[in-house]
Amino acid sequence: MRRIGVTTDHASSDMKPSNSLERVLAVLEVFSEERLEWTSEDLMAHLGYSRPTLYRYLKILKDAGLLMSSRNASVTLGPKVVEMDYLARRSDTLVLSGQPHLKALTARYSCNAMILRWYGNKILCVVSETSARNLVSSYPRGRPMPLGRGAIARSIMAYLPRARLMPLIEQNLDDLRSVGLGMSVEEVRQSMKRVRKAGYAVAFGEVTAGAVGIAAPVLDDRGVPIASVCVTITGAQVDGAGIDRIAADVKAVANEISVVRADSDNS
Amino acid sequence: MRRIGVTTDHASSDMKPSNSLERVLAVLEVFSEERLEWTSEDLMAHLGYSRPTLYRYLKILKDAGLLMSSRNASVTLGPKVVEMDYLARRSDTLVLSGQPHLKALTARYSCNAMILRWYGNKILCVVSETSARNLVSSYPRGRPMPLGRGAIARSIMAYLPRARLMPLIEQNLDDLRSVGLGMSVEEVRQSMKRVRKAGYAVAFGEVTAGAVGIAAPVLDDRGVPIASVCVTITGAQVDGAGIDRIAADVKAVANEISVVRADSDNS
DNA sequence: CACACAATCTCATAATAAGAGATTTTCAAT
DNA sequence: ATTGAAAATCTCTTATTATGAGATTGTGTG
Repeated sequence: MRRIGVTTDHASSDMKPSNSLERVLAVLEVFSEERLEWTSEDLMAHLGYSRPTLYRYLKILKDAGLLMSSRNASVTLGPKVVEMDYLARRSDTLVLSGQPHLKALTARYSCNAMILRWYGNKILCVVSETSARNLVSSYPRGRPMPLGRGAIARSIMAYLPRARLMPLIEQNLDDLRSVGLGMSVEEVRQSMKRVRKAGYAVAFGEVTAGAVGIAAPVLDDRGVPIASVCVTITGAQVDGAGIDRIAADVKAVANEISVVRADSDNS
Repeated sequence: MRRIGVTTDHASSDMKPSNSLERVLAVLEVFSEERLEWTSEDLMAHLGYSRPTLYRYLKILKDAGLLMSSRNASVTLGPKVVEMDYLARRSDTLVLSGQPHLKALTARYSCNAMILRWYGNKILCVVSETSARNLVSSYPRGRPMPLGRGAIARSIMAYLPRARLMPLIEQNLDDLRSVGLGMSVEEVRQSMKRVRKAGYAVAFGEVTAGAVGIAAPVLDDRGVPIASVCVTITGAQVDGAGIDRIAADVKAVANEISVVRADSDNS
C-alpha cells in the first residue's frame, strides 16, 4: 500500500492529503472554473489513485450527491452541493446580518453592494445586491475574486498579520505593481499600511474598466479580517466627495457586521 | 474498535454508513433547514462517534472548507460549499440548456419558471426565472420541494417505475389525499397514470394559495425522470385555455431539454 | 453479436482509523 | 495576571479495514 512519501506533518490548506478521509475530499478540489468535468481516467492520473480506489471514492461521493456522472463517463459536482449552498445561505451570519445593510446601500446609491468572505487565501462573494442597471462588475455568490487587484482584496490584505501578508504580496506582485501599489514588495507593504490607516480601500477600474470599487474589511474580535464589504459604482457617477461619502457608509456597514461577530477562523 | 452491528450490504441512499469514508460525509447530512448549527457534543450524540473521531472528522471537513465554526463552539456549513455551488451552476447541463428556455417562458407569460432536479427522493430547484412582480411561490435554487403536493412532484412521480412509485405514494398518502388525487394508494396510482398520459401536471394552489402550477418532466434516454420544468402563475390570470397553452409550452421546453440528454442516474 | 470500455469484485496484506484517557489550548470570569 | 472549566488535540496500541493487482462483470455502441 505504498503511498507517495509525504513529510509527516499536519495537513493544512493545500497540502498533499495524508489519510483516506482527506483523499476522498481531495476529489472535490479538482473542480474549477477551468475544468468542470473530469473523466475517471483523468482523475486517476491527476490524483494518483488506483482504479478500484478511485471508483470506490466516486461511488461514495455520488451516493452522497456531491458528485454526479454525465453520461460521457465523466463526473461533475452534484445536487447535494446545491442543497448545501441553500442551507449555508441561511446559516451564514454574514449573509443574514449583512443583506439588509446591502439593500440600504443599494437604495441610497445606484450601485452594486456585496459581501465577500476571506477563506483559505481566496476571496469569495457570499451575497450581492444591486440597484445599478448595467454595471458589469456584478460578482455573483460563489465567484472567487482575484487577489492582486481591486479594492476588496486590498481591504482585506491590509489587515493581515505581516507573516500572512508577505507571501501574498510576493505571489501577486505583478498585479499589485500594475495597479500602482509600488514596485517592490516593501513599497506595496507601505501602500497596505496606508489602506489600513484609512480603514478602507478604493480602486479605479482595476477589476472592471470604468467601475470604482470601495471596500472596507469585516474583522473578528481579534482584529483578523474575515470578510469585506464592497460597493462598486460607475466612475462617471462619483467625484472625490462622493467616494468619501460612500466610503464612510461602507465602513459603517463593515463595522456593524463586525460587532455581530460573524464567525471564526479558517486559517 | 467495535462498530454498531450493520447488516453487511452495499450502502445506498440513506443507509447507515459502513466505512470511515461514508462516516465523514455523514456529518454533512445532519445539516437541515431545521438545524443549521450543531455543537460538537450534539454531533457526537447524534452520529455516535467518539470524541477524538468526531474532532478528527471536523478538522478535515473544516480544512476542506466544507464546514466552519461559529464561535459558540458550534459548526455550520462552510465557504467551500458556496464555491462549489457556483461551479455546479456552470457545469449543470440542465441549468445551461434550460435557462434560455425559462427566460423565453417568463417573457411570454407573467410568471415564474423553474427547473427542479429529482435526486434521492428529493425535488430540488436548480434554476428559476421570474417575470411576475409579486408571486410568492418563487422557489430559489437549492430549496427542496414537498413530495406530496404540487404539479412538480406529480409530473415526476407519474413517470417513476411502479416499484419506485408505490412506497412514495404510501409515505405521502395524507398529502396526496388532501389535494384530491384519491383516497387509496391504488386511486392515487390511477391519478398518476392520467398525469402520465397527459404528459404534464397541473395544480391549483396546492403549494401556494392562489398560484397555479404547470409542470412537465424531463426524461433521460431511458425514460427515467431526472427533472421537471414548472411554470407558476396566479390563478386569476389564466383560464382553461390559458393553462392548455402554457402546458404545451412547458412540455415543449421539457422535451427540448430532454433531448440534450442532461445526465444520468442517482438511483 | 461482438467489441471496447467502464465499473466492480476477490483477496491477502500492509496500513491506519479508532478509542480510552491524558494533555494541552482556549477563553471567560475574577 | 490568575484561575478554572470547557474545548480541542495528542499518545499509543490494537483490531479493523482500506488498498491495489488482476480478473470479472456490466454497459452501451458500432
